[in-house]
Amino acid sequence: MDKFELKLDQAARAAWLSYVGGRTQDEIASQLGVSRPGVQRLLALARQEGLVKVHIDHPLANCMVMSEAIVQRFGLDFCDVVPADPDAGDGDVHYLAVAGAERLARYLDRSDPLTLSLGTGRAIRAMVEALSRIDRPQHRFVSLVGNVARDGSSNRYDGVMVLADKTGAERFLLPAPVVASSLEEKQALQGQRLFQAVAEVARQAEAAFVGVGRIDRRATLFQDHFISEMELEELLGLDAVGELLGWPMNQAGEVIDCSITRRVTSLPLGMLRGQSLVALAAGRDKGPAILAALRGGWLKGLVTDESAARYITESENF
Amino acid sequence: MDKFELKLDQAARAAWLSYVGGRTQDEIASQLGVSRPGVQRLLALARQEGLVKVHIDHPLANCMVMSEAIVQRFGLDFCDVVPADPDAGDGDVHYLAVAGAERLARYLDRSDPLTLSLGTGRAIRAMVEALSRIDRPQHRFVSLVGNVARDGSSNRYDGVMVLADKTGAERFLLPAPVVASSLEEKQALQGQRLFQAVAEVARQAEAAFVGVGRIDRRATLFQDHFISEMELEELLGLDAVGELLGWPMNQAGEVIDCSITRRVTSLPLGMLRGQSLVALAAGRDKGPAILAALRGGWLKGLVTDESAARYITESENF
DNA sequence: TCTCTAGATGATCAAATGATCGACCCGAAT
DNA sequence: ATTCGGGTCGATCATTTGATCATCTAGAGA
Repeated sequence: MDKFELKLDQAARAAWLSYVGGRTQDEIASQLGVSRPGVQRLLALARQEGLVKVHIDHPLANCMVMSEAIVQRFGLDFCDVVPADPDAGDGDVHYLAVAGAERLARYLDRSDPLTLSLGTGRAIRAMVEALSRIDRPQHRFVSLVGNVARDGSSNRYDGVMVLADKTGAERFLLPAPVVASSLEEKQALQGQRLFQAVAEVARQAEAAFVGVGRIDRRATLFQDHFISEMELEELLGLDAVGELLGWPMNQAGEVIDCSITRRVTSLPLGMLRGQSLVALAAGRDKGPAILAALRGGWLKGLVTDESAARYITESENF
Repeated sequence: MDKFELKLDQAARAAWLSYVGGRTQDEIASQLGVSRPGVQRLLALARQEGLVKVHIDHPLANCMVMSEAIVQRFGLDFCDVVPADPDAGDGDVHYLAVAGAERLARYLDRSDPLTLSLGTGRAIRAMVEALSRIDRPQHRFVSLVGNVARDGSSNRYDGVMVLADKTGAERFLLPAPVVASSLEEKQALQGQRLFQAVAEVARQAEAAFVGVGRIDRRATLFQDHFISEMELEELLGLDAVGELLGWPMNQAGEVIDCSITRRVTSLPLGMLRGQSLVALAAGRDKGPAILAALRGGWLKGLVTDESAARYITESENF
């Protein structure tokens, strides 16, 4: 197959002239003495044979690679990976917040009425704070998670209030703790007209922005007293690795059925199947939790950072 | 200028999606949430800032770089650089011959009558031999250099005969030695009607394919007995480094005026100014001679190899 | 507060590119 | 010698890309 070698030689020449030299295919055609479609074919060959290596010389290049891989593997609509900020401290979610805010703004820009639902968490809160003020009185925002802790205090991280303030939109808060103290309390809460009304609005939401929670001693769920230490131990015993809206999941992303699950008041994940569920979560520590959410197939979009993305791509053997 | 950093980030993203991901600008636009012209600008920025590195993974890549540099530096119409063949021996001109033959074929393909002139040398001979047979009776080929040695033998490397045979074209040979033994002999030769007729045909040629000769003990001019040892010494004393059609040149490419020059019967180089003078020469040893021809501005095209091209690009500080 | 300027933005069009399709050529088998 | 199949080549068209220009916005200065 000496013929093939010659073709490759010429393909390399064409590729060089095109990609490095920046010539048009017409110029290359006359320089190489072939027709324009011929150059076309040579370039296709060069790419196909891997003669052309493109490298993007920017920290984001890695992020894009992982983003692409994650989108493909888990069938997402998008995955934004923000670079790891070397200056940032441990809990810094600024980059993540900005990236999330951009996604959020894409929805808000629309002029026709829109219903969006929000979860809780530092990331969600930071996202809405990173958003610039924009007048959108036609929109509606609704919380997917109760914003009252077991001790009666309000959830510090609820984003709906801030977002509605910034946009002048309507707000719907879920008047409940994330986890009821008993099955009866949960049923009583869910029986309230107000609760049902809010749930109905959430059902109509087009997209949902949620955080992803870890299940360990540093879990927000535990630190904010939504669950007790004993309950945490129970979850850990059942191999819970993360939670979405308070619903604990195992490694495979299946919601764990246990005493706590039965008392969670958040809207069921299945309800969001038809919506665009977008998760915001960053940091290698959150990796297992994010991966679980992905494996469960719950997510349509993900905004994360380089270290979490690396954990994910390294765990799933791509 | 934090604004600029953000732009660059996005430019990197766009570049990645475009060059690595192979998306269209429309897809990138919707993914990044900017307009299509916006993506355009981002990509332009990415290229301008050198974020995009393209590497052609083929031995020819180097050649193309040098080719480009030589074309630019010496204002050529083209410069083909063939890769150094690791298998090839010292005097192997096969690649060179094939590359030259391709250039030659580009001329021959034409259906309207064409007059081409040829110099001598191994490379020229190999070129016409590498050419595939093609019927072109309408063309005319003429030699620019006498094909008779001082001892009366015919020049082994004359290409016109072979070429005319292969194409069925008319042939015009210069009935003279390259270097006449005296000024009188030269004038006598040039006075011949036959000589003048051939010269006139050469004058009408559209392009000329010539070799480049070294001036040293291994010079073809000397080894084929066109000049004597004493004459060689004289040329070396005058800093001759190469020759075109028997005309010796110094490093700057100026034709050296000396006793030998005055007896050279080849057609004067100046006559070829309006034509496309294409030189074929390869090998690092020929570097100085080729460089001289280039510096003299005699050439419109060059077919050479990697080692000679390297010598040239390294000598001229690009 | 108004106006001016510089830069960004999006509509529009020309150029370049990729892809399809029919024509053609060469080699092989009958 | 002829015909068939595989592969290549170039004309043509739809898509994509690059560039220009008018418009708009933000910010500075009067």
